[in-house]
Amino acid sequence: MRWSQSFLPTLREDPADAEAASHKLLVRAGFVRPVGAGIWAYLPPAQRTMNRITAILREEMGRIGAQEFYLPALHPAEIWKESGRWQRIGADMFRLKDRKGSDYCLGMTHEEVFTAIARDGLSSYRQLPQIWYQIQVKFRDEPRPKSGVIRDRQFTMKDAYSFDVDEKGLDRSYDLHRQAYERIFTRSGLAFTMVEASSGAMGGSASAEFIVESAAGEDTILSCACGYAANREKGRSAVPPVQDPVVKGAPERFPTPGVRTIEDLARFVGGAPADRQVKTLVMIVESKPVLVLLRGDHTLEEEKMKTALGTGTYRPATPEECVHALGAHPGSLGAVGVKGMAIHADEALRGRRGMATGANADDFHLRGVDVERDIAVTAWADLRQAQGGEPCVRCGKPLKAFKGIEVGHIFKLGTRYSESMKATVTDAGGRQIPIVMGSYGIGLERIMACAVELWHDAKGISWPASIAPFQILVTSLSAKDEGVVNTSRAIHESLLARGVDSLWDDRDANAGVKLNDADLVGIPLRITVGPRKIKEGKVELAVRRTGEVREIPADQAAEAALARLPTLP
RNA sequence: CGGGCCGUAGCGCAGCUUGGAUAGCGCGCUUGCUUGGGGUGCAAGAGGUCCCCGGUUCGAAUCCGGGCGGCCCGACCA
Repeated sequence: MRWSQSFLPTLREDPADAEAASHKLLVRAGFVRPVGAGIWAYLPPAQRTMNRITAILREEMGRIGAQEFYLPALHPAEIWKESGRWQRIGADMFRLKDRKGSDYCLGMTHEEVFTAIARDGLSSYRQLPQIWYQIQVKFRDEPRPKSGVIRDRQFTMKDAYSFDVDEKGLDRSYDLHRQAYERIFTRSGLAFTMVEASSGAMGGSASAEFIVESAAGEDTILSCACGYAANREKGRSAVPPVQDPVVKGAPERFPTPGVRTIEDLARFVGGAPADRQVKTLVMIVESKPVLVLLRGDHTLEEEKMKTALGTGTYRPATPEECVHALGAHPGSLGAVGVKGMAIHADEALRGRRGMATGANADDFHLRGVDVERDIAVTAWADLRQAQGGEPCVRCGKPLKAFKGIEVGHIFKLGTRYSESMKATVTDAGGRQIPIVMGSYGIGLERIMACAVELWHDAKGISWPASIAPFQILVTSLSAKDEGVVNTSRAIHESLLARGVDSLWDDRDANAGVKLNDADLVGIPLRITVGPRKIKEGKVELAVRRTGEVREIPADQAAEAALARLPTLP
């Protein structure tokens, strides 16, 4: 491809509204353009990269025996009503009506359609296992699209579904996907962490996310050198024991004028350090107050609380509701002596004594509280949010906390869809059994964006060789010098003849412009043909990622570049 | 959904507070010359529903009301 004939609209300046590096650079380097909020056009270079990602996906899915489908994006509401998700999923789904007024939606995923096909097409255990997948567009009406292509409303997903006779089969299919995913992301040039995740609304027994570390990420991950890694919503850490003073007798009530926060009480003479306080939160669940207790210096993890409460429908109580429930305003609340109210306590409070907490009277606190003796805890649970730097639960070393982007997710679904949609097979004993399913997704645009997040510098993108839009860029520093033009053309054509994706920058532009564009677009290998060196019959071979530059005879350039390709990062 | 901000040429912005005549600037684009190893220089040009609708006014990019679109933070999130 000749640059002069290509649509490769690079921009000199960053788009004003971009924040994430991948957002800025993919726009500037001419890969993508916004069409609407969370709706993107992929220009030719992006399409090339997407195609290369697709090729990797097909190879690796094929390797685990998966078969490719292509399903519709437009779904009749009926199948989503069968699975129950028509009701359960809220505004995240695009819904529409046809001319007759029937309900449809644009697919967010394809459990329903694949399960419907499995129901009609699979009837015997002897047909299992099956792994089916597709690479297809997905729609999600994100409340807040952001970060360019990382979080958009229309995106491309490789979604796969496994169908097995039993849990053991599912374990095998799940493991195959885990291996395939590791190969896919590694081949795509991504460094990733696999973390255990909550199965969320999907149900099912196990799930894992593949996370790429990035400042533009939306998830916080806790990981340890020993291999432990978890999403912060689920992550745990070891809490070093706190030495409590020996206190005899009942809790003592004492005046604490003006004390409203944990820090206030920690500073207050006669108070207690944060790790010897009990923090009392009041939540309203089904219009009833529920108490949630944490150590003073700990933070609530709402995902864990949802599990503990058994519902995601709750809200913090208003100050008035606190007064009504406990007789004091926030800042003086406590659970000592509270009866007839659900009290959820964090595990870190177990066995603690001599603690300080609110006395349920404004400007009064209690000290000498023995949590298990003085508080009628109705349920103990892990409720606290683990923090970076705290000791790993497995090995005790400090946990690392980092932001990451989810590029893939694998789920053990079990029979959630097959039961609701009646997808069964006959087992060896002649009984109808629900198919045991798994589902596995990868966001293609996220692979592209993560590669940019991971591999860029001040000058631009530095694509992993495996997913670069072109493999080699031949830059003519002059469009007038015949030696330069002829040599460039010869090298470019020789590369094409050898099946290499070569881009020839033949534009009649200033050398600086072309070199800067080269660095911006980020093709991994560049052959630079300039009027000075060409007089000695030489050209340059430059590696974008490392900055390494080598002079080579022009007539050996194609050969040398070809040899260098497989060694690129 | 809560909070903040923004819509003026392809991109990035100024002008708006205090209404006024051909709406500016940089980049990009076109033509010619120049330069040719890191966004070269000179000259001439093209390009605008100032987001939309309504109002105030002799007069609106500017003031007022409504709407639409977009961004950022948070909430949310297979």
